[in-house]
Amino acid sequence: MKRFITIKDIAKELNISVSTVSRALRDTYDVNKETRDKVLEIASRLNYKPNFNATGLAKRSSHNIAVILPFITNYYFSTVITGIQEVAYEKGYNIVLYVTNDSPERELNIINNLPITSLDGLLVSIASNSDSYEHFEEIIANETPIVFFDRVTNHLETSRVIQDDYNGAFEAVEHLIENGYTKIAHIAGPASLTFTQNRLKGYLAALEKHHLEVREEWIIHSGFSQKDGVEDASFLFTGENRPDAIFAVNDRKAIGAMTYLKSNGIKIGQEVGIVGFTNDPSSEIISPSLTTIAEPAFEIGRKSCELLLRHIEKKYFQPQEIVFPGKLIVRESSVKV
Amino acid sequence: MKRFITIKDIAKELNISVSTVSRALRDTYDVNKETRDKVLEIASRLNYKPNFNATGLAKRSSHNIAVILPFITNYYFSTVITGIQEVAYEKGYNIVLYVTNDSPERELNIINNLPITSLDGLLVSIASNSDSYEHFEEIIANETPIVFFDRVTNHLETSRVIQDDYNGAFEAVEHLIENGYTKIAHIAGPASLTFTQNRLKGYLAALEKHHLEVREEWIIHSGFSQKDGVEDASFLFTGENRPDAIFAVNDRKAIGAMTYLKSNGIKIGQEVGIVGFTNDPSSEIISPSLTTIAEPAFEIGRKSCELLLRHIEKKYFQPQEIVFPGKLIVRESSVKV
DNA sequence: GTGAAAGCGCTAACAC
DNA sequence: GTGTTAGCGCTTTCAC
Repeated sequence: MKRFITIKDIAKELNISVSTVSRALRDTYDVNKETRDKVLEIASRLNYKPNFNATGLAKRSSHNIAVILPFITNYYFSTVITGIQEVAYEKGYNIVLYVTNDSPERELNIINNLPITSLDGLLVSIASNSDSYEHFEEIIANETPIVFFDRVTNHLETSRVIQDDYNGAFEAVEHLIENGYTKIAHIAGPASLTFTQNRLKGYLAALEKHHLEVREEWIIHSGFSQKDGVEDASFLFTGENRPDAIFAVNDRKAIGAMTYLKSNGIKIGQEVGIVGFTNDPSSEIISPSLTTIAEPAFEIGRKSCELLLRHIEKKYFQPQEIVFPGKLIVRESSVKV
Repeated sequence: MKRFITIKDIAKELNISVSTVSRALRDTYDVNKETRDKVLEIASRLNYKPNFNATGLAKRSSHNIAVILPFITNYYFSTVITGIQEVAYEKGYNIVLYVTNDSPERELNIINNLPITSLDGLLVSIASNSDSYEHFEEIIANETPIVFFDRVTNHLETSRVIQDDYNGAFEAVEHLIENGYTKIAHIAGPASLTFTQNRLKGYLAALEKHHLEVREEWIIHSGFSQKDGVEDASFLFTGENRPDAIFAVNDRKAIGAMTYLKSNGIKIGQEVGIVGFTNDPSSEIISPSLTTIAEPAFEIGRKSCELLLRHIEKKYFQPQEIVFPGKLIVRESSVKV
């Protein structure tokens, strides 16, 4: 069984008590500089590593935070995590990662089996179609703070960090209108997610502002994948009354729609305008390049983590909602040449 | 300060000793079925959550494994992590995530500050240009097993999991040759990484087999980014003696090269053949689509984690090297129409 | 089959 | 400024 150097070893070496060693190591004020220096010297010579299980037990806190999200294999989420990791690392916190695969059952299971006693807080982006929040309520009741990001819920009194989905969508659609498109469809995400709803609202508001008709059959709710984009586009472009533009809830769906249109000989930009959401690197790679709303994913990660640490460190810190603006990036897919 | 239900609470409730509760909870053989059932019932009724800091302290083990890698914002690594996470989750282990940003200094810093006493093992993919391995040796000396994946080192006696870089590269280059390209350049990664070296060797072997000349100036070592791909291509295509094909160390660089060629009016496939490595989703999105060697990233993640758990659970498990074959995926970028 | 007690490594009163 | 001691929640001998 492996054994590491403990403060007891240091104490014995120096013939002082463990509490002094403990104090010296944590740089508490009331310890003689000389003894502290000696302790520090021995500690590094012996290559002392603190045992965080013990610290956690004694202080009833670890320096761990859980990050729970649907996927990590896409640009947005992987960038958010990088942001989270960045501030966690600076502040000496560890990230414990859980991925739900966007399944509510797995999310529930993860939450119920969380090593909650060794977690100082949670950062979560909920799964689609998860309509119950009791499992989160229970966590909160145990005084473990949660900060939601991106896929948030309004049912819970917690901090949340999101991009401005409503205005981003509004701007995207208005951009299409200004470029001469009038029959604009929206291929949306699962109806249950707040951010899908907000993007839909932004879409509707832009249509309304410009007195364009809203057609039920031009609003399609499905999943977030490229394949969903293909299917949604195929649905839109097989019947009568075809749209002349598509606002997609994200870039992957937009790209799916584009591949469908391209393989059916429909000229993107010229005949049908497309705007996505995210600014996934693929949106620049595809041709024609894809107009999109850029999300500050890295900043969202950073901010979420900062907020969570604030909650962890200050018990009565008031929940906040932070909204980051998106940014329209005009490329080829939304302009008639 | 938050407080959870402990085994003491359960013991008191049932008027039995904590040790019995502990045994019942862990389903140890020598406990009466009746009492065990009662314990289990109360535990779930009181919503008991084990304190892993305490378990870890007592058993000198946590159920945490650290994953240390350069980035998570690309297809390959994010998919590997998903695979790791998959088996870790099945087996009840937590993933503690560290990202080095491919900086050797940060890698060193992370390793030196690891909560090593509460880590059962490490899964690592090393940073480019990290030429010292002492920090890993120290970990291993402390009997904490490490499994390397993708970016591995041969200097250490540990298990490792990689794709077949040599044969993948060989196949890629041979495919170009079979399609009529004869002046094949290689835009490589940092020379210090083993897998870069292996792909280079595969490239050279294929040239040799087909009696094609090796030109020093057609082999460029730089970074892994799309931008590096652009620069490398611009270098290759500004002098005299331009190649008629490029084998790129990964898809991102291949894509960078393609954007350079496209914006310079050079016809990909027809005039210059390109093959990448990874099978990043972007390789299908770009047009012309990119021929590449697919890597089983998810499987590599799964296998690495399985191996690590084996090492954790069986102290004398012999280090293994697992090599996964790649698979040539022929698309448009490497065929003359 | 069950209980008492010691101990994992550290922190935090409380003394002095 | 430093030492003594109890205790964090759990596991594990060792008795019985």
